[in-house]
Amino acid sequence: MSSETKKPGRGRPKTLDKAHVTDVAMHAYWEEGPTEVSMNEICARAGVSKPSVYREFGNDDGLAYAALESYAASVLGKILAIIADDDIFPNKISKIAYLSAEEEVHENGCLFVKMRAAKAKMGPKTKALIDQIESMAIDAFTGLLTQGRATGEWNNSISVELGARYLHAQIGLALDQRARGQDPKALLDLALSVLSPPKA
Amino acid sequence: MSSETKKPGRGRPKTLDKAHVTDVAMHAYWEEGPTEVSMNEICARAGVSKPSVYREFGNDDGLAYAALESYAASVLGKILAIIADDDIFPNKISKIAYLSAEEEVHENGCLFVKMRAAKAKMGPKTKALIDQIESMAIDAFTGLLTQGRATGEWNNSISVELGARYLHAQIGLALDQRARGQDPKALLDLALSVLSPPKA
DNA sequence: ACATTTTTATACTAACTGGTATTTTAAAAT
DNA sequence: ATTTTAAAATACCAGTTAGTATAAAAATGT
Repeated sequence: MSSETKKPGRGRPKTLDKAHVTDVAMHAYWEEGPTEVSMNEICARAGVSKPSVYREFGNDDGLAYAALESYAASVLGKILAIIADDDIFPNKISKIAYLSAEEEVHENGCLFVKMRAAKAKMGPKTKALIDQIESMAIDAFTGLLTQGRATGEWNNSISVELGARYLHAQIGLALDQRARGQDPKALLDLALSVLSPPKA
Repeated sequence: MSSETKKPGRGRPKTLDKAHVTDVAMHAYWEEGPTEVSMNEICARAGVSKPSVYREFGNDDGLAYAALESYAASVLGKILAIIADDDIFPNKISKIAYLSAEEEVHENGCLFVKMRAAKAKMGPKTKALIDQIESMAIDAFTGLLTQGRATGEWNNSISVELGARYLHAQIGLALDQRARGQDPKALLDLALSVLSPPKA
């Protein structure tokens, strides 16, 4: 909606590519851990000066916020797309499980899960965004299960609210395990089996 | 086995209480996170000088190692005691779940889980101890499930190896949730329900 | 040409980190 | 009493962190 482009005014033209810096930061935090990479390091890797980064992002909190925001847009977008997809309920669950447990994009885990784990060290803006993404994810899973219940595809004794929290927790666990170099597939399948309706 | 007491020789008598320092470090790491408390801070809180701590523990790795070792001895001991207990299989599972999900001793989570999450920032000795405790835990759960299978109390299609890893992962998840201020009880119950034998 | 505006690059700060060299102190052995 | 041993306290070190003051550069407006 809002454009980043500001009609090029008087001063020296800007060479700093904000999206590029955000991307460098996002990948650094994602692959190496959000507390493992300093501002100095990000600036060096992005090939930009430190004052430029501070002008654009304010402080480390602002940069972490931008990185997480950018991450969430793409990853949460994929989950929402699966939910909105026209497919049967169990396939949607499988697709979400596959996305987190097997897709190579999550080979090193999930930036959100890592930032949540390091929440104590994050700044206030980033903390708030973590909470916001958390509830958006829960909402997404709640929507999925509400769908399933409405269509009768998900009929068991588990409440939608508990199911959504469970799904969220198990996917987070799988992503955490991937970050530790484990293969979470079998464990996640087992965990999600409790959401399956009885064989009836 | 080995005694820490060394016949008091010639020099100035030692006033530093190694067990006390270890305890201060353990609780600091446990409650605030192993990367949140510096050596300076530990020394100040324990009321001892920095060189004394470095003489006793070598470096930060040594102190973290001692803290985790002390923690594991007490907590893993409890789990092993439950397993060795004379009780029926499902009760043992319940007791272990209760220990991690409800006992107030784990109100702030589990030092092992937190150190494992911060493994990248730990020194080599502590890293090795984390791995060692991890496999000891898996072994303990494997033993429990092997028991259950042998007595026929745990008869389902899940392999002992997968079940042990699952139990370990779910308990770790519950402890992680507690560290984040959540109540994991309902989620853990749901997760562990897949280990229950069919109603038959 | 020259002033103005904005961004860039360099160099710096203050606080904190893990770790240590040095001096002081307290005991035992002679 | 004096020497010896070991521990303790103080003060220090080099490196890193987030963040910034200052100056140089590159554009536009007049």
